[in-house]
Amino acid sequence: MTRELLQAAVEVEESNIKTAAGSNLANASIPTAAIDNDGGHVTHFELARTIERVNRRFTDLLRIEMGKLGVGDIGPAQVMVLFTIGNGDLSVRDLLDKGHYLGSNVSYYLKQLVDLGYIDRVASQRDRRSARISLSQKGHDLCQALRATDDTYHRLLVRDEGESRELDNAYRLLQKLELVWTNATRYGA
Amino acid sequence: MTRELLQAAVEVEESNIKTAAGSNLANASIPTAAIDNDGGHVTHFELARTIERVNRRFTDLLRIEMGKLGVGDIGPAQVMVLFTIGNGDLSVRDLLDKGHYLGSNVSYYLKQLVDLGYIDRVASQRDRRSARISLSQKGHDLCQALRATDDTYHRLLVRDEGESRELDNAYRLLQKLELVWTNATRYGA
DNA sequence: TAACAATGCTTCAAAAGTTGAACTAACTTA
DNA sequence: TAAGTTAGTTCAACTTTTGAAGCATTGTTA
Repeated sequence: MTRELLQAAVEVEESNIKTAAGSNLANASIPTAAIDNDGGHVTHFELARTIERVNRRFTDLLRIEMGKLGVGDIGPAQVMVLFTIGNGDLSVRDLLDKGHYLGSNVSYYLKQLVDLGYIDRVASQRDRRSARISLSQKGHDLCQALRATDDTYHRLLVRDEGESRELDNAYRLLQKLELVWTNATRYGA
Repeated sequence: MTRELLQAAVEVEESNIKTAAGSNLANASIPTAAIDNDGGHVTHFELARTIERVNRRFTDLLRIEMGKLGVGDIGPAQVMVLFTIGNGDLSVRDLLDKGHYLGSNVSYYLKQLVDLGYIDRVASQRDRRSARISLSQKGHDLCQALRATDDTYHRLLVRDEGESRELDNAYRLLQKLELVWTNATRYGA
């Protein structure tokens, strides 16, 4: 039931985006945020704004799903760290690079996550300064549970090969964007 | 000169993404974060992680640009509010919808932005509870200055019609994503 | 038209997330 | 072995976000 509702909303919105004129007659369920770019060319800031909004929404969603799973000891940001670790067995540095985090930031999260038993931290053999970080069983379980809920939305977004390709394209573009912005901050604008 | 550097970096990375194998031999300037998805299918969480990273990078960049312009009285988040207002003349509610903000959050920012003279707030005639919000000259100037710096990056990302189309597609997909996630939070997962 | 509900927005206090500077410990090199 | 480098941590300050409660104005209804 919920599924159908969501599905319907997506359909509606798609046509709305395509026609672009967006006469949102008496349809309160459609966020005005989405109907904005009228076929013209997307500017950099529009893109950034959209990314910010989408990110906010995802965080909200994550918070809700976590609530349902009864996870109250950590926040969405920490969960994102867990996902960044994934199945890997990383050093802190690797983790920093993988998530573009700040050192002290990750240190802070790591401490909590280790204390709460979501990740295992083992000092490296060859270099005792360095730590090997990986998900504990508890961490894996949480990620697994969240991934499961998330598949639902995935199927709403990607319904055929075409949409899958679109998604891949968007993903690649975001990576390019990340790169451009990373280099810009690094080598000065 | 800086321009060339950035450009080169993008070229390098593009081939890297395409070959996907990503043998990052002795090229320290390439963030490992970007070389991740090996041609397989993008999961929802990968996408979310990327969006989070990209958002972080943009915020960093914005902070730097603001520093250069000598803007020290407000932060990136406030600037995003300015951009959300844009050329509009909105009520607070409109602004909330446009940026998916929380009421108290916007109120908080608005207060600062009004105090510092970046925006004008006028009580509506017909409904004195409601406020009309718009950028002041100072606000417009700041946005203009930031947009100018930003055009540089835009040109790095979008170099021909094809890339422009890619960008539009990605933008549309992000909007779809926003909608799916918004509805998910709204109507329960 | 007086009472009450709804709306539009603000305030406040607390929590969450982020940053930068200073620090410790372990390793490397001259 | 002294000086320098690297890996990671700690701490204190800051920004951003959240939720509950509040105020003024407008709409509604008895």
